[in-house]
Amino acid sequence: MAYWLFKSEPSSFSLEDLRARGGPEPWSGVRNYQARNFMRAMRVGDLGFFYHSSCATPAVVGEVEVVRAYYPDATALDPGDHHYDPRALAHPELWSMVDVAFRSRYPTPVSLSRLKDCPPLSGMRLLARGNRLSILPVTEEEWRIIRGLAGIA
DNA sequence: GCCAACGTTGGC
DNA sequence: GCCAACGTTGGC
Repeated sequence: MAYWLFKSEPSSFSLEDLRARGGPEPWSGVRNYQARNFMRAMRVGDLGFFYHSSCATPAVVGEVEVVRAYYPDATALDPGDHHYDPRALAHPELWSMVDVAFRSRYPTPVSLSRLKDCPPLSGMRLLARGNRLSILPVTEEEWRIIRGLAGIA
């Protein structure tokens, strides 16, 4: 069992949006090799934080669960899709996605500033200088600490 | 809107 | 293989 962080701008896709879908959703559109490789390392049953970025209060807002291992990202083959990548026509396996399901929404989200103020989290990849990856690994200790900050037992 | 940081591209 | 230019991300 491993832990991850899924980053999304709530103005385009929020945790509420995921919950409203009522079922698992593909995490599509990732076009970064490092983030893609993290998705390829995910196993069914892995858990993830849902993080809202580029918004008034960037924060970990809840949790999701990986319910399907990686498979080709079909949006790369759709010329009408914002994340269309013609290179995928010759290499359909180029980009991957996993399916995630809503798990919980924290009554009190854990804001980025709170994460920064927590010394034991100083090594978090999310807090690393210039971090831009939309998918990040989270250690078990980080998982436990952040859930504690969220007030989850 | 600003700007620093980063990944990718493409000329050479 | 180098590196400048470019587009994107994301906090502020």
